[in-house]
Amino acid sequence: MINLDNLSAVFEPALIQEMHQFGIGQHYKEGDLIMDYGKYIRMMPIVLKGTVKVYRLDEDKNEILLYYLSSSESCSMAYSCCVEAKKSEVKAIAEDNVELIGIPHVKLDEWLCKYPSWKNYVMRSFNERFIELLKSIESIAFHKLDERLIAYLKEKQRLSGSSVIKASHNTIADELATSRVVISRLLKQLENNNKIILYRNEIKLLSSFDTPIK
Amino acid sequence: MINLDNLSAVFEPALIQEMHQFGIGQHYKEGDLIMDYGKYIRMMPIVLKGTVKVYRLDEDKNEILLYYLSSSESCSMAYSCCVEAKKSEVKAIAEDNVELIGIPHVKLDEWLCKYPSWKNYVMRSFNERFIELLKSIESIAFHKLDERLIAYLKEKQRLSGSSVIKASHNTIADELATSRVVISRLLKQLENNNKIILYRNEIKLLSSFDTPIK
DNA sequence: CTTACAGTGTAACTTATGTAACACTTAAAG
DNA sequence: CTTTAAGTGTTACATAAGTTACACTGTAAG
Repeated sequence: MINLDNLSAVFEPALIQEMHQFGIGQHYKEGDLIMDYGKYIRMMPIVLKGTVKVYRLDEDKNEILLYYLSSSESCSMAYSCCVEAKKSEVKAIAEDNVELIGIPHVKLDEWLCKYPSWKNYVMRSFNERFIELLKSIESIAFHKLDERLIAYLKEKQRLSGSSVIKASHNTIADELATSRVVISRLLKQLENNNKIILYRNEIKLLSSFDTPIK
Repeated sequence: MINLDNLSAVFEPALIQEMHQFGIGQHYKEGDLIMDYGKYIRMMPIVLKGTVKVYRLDEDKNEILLYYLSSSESCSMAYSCCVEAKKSEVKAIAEDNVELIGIPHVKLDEWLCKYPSWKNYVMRSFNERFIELLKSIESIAFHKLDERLIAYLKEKQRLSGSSVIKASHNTIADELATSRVVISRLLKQLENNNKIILYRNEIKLLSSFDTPIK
């Protein structure tokens, strides 16, 4: 049975009950493709455990990381797609082991009127996703790559709870939509400034990493 | 009385009736500030006439154009802000003379359950705004300024229905979050390639503007 | 052990964009 | 008419980022 303890603070008991009844539990391993560009979305996912990366792809196969979803968060783009029976505009990949519950689209509407906590959750999700996208735009439009890289590493640190980031330069380059050489260059700069130490497939953030002195 | 003819194809008569009763009509002139960053949002606006520009501002007062709203469209960010009683993350300015109807936030919820057409409209709006933001991200992250400028001019052309764009280089630079010199440079290139003709405060798009040959 | 490959370091170069400076023109305001 | 400000054209230069190329090092597979 699915463990919905994370959600019991958010939703009323009767709704949790219904979620147990109608929700579909799903498990993904690190790197698994949860949702792909162009696929129809039939249920709205709520993350119970782990972290999900959400990407945008353009016509030329360029891709860029939009945001992360972690526990009790949900991709509200899925919601509106679902209700409208639209294809997905994004791709989602499991960052680590991920557990999520899928809410069938028939229930989405029903609950909206039936459970105030559901309506509030959905609206809060919409708002949070909008803000994440705006932050993305801000970051790409106004911040240089070095700042974006630092923000990226900090976000990884926050989500994993560890100061050792496991990622190749190539992966980072893809997620920030740039090239490997550029990332290597910037990381080396950070290492020379004693902000980080580089290993193969690993980046260790030093205590001086947090100090904003550039 | 407010003219809701534009909306009668979208909403059922009973809802139009309620809109007349509870909606608040508003008029703005070109350049008027409709919504500012940090202000509380108390009603959800639906554009009836004219075009609204929606901007994002960051901490350092940099701003960038996110998208346009035209007839019968709505900023769904306002919706979720409204329901959640959050402050606005964006700024909205009238591109020309704008007529809009504001729906008080108490009605938003009520109608969601009462009128299917309202729920569908709201969901469609959410989806459209998400897609606009994704297009923005795509544009900024993957396209060079010259392409973005061309897309910008085409959008202006589409919205105004005229091949003569009224805008100073400065304004364009602000909306694309770059500097005037750069825009002047790129526009001059386009003129040299016989794509456009430049006048003071006006840009005339020639027929060859549409041909994709760069 | 040997081979193949992914990951990394680094140099040299190109290009897009940002920035500062200045001249000139047109429109608006006095 | 004179003055001022806004809009534009253009040059010269600085810098961030993209690109190509190649060497080197671990790691995994055979």
